Amino acid sequence: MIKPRSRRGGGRPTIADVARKAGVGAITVSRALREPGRVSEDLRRQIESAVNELGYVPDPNARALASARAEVFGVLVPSLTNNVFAEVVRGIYDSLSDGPFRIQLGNTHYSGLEEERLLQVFGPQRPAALIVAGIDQTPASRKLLETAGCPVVQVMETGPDPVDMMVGFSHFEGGKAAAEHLIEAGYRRIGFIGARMDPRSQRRLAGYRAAMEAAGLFDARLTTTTPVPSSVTLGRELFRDALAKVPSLDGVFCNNDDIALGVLFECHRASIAVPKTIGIVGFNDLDMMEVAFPSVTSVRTYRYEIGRRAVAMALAAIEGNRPESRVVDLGFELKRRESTAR
Amino acid sequence: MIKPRSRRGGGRPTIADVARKAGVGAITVSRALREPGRVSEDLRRQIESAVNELGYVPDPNARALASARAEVFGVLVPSLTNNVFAEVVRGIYDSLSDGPFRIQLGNTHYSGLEEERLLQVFGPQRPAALIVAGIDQTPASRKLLETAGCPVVQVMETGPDPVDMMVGFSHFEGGKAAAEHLIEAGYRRIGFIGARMDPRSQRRLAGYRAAMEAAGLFDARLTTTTPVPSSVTLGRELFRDALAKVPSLDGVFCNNDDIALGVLFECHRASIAVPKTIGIVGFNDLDMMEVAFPSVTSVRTYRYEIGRRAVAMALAAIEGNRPESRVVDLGFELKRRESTAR
DNA sequence: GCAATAACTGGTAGCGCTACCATGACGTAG
DNA sequence: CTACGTCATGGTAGCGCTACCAGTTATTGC
Repeated sequence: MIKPRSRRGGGRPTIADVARKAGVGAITVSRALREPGRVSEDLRRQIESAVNELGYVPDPNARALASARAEVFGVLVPSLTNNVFAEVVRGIYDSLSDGPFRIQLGNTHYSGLEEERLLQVFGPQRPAALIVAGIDQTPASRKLLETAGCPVVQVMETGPDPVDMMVGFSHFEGGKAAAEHLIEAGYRRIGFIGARMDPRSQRRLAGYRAAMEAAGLFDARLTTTTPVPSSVTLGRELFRDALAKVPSLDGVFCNNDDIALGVLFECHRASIAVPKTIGIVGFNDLDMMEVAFPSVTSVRTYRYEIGRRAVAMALAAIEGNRPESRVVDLGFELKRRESTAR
Repeated sequence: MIKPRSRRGGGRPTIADVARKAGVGAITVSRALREPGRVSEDLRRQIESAVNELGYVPDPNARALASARAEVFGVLVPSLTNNVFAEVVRGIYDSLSDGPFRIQLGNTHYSGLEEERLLQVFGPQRPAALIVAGIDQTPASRKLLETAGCPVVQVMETGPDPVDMMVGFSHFEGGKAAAEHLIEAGYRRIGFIGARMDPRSQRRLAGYRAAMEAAGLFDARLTTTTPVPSSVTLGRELFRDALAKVPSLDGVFCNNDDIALGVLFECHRASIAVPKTIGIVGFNDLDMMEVAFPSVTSVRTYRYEIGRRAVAMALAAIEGNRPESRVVDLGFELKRRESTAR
């Protein structure tokens, strides 16, 4: 009698089937797949052809269970639709697509508690590495990261105290550079407009404030913010509010490009001359800022590259060679364009 | 002697630990967690407190292995940064976040081969459901989907021949409605501008063509497309090309809103009056289209809702009650705005 | 009051894979 | 020619969990 197909497994070939077909032990098949160098040329070829013939694909669940290590990268981002994080995620996917690693993506919705919950869920999966956005984890989350037993990369920001590794840039410096540029260009009543105001936005605001204070131009009424999620529509609303509050406004540093675009459109609609009457600076430098009319000055950030670098660092750490410097600052670049060319 | 901590497991509590602490059998703990109704009130409480005390979280890998069924939704989309798919994915995540299901996201990069590869990788994981974008799978992919042994939902489009279930809308009708609107508004030399030209774009183009032919206005030179990925910048370039080719152009239906935005900005830059000289229609109706100046007519699509509905249908199918109609058309809505208000 | 049924609970045997150790066949050095 | 390493291979014993079946105790019907 032939093996009566276990009631459970849906009939997929297992490592035992491959081993039988190739006339070797199961463990040798396992090795041939994971460490080809440790199996003789001969057997390797035999095994390879058996694998192809049967269409064998290893079961990642069984693998993870047996080796107490899943080939999974856990990735936590605060938003899936925010273009900025989407690009980071894309960088991560692109860097991981040709290796054995899968990606477990979690959406924290900008909530520390949700981040904690997700970390708790990721833990038992024994991920090979964790990539998390930001540096403002709750103490509980931080502990979970520290005891995760795998490389951890915090992305999008830099800070003095990495859990393990970091790739990003200084939002404070970015905000400062934006404000300084407006000041240099001759603007004086420069507003800050920001939505969502997550920790990264707060630091951009702090950078703006530092620059404004240094120039003796700071005025609390120039700042217009809201915790509401950012959008182009909201950019328009906030700009209207700001203008109502301070009619003498002659420049705005927008917390991100969506806001900046809303401001730009409102200027068109209200026939406010840009850059003559109002100067506009955005943040992140989305593709469209260069194409806009007038083109919009923005702080270019390297989101995709951050994703790629995070993976590279994690991969290196898995291999046992952690980079000598645990914090990588990819910087930013202020792109000067028409919207501030006075 | 105390249990000498297995060399492998990293010291996390297992179901056996919980069972011991609660003074019950392991299988009862398993049941209490999965089907609380089948365990007596008493034991359930005991088990619950043991779980909390130990901080026990079940190992999803072991679960998947033992039950031959992972609590994973496989999701395949062609792009991670395209706002449209990002919204679908967000709908999926939001609908799944409070259940036990994880999400395995795959990026096909608009490639049928890559889709096949990813499906092959997903298979051995035995996902609880699969959600894939589009209806143009390769024969091999289709077979993989049919034999996946789990509910399958094709999203973003509707068609006559679902693998299992479908949620989306007709891109052909969307394109047709857009073109008809321009014709009605009095435009005559209406161009089609499209990038990437994936199957969905092709169908929008076909809809445009049908409307134009019906009105006796079709002219092949009015169509400007490229396989290059879409962007606002590209919208500008293509519009310039289109105008060079057909100087009498008086309207454009853009394959998506990014392109439309590029066109709008170029009109500003070249001082072409919108909607007077040129009418513009976009596709998808991103948030910013309403805020733009002039606001841009666009075909509103319900991406987020598609994601949610796909999950709802898959979940229902898992429970055993497939919806009576396997294809759900969520439709679209043409949002008439200033850019075509002649 | 007794069999029949339902409602709980637990033991056993894997799921498919890999860590660990054992084995045997070769060199290679002394 | 023995002792000892090195290399290639395989056997065994789990990883943590759940399907399946077998008990055990209430509960019900007649």
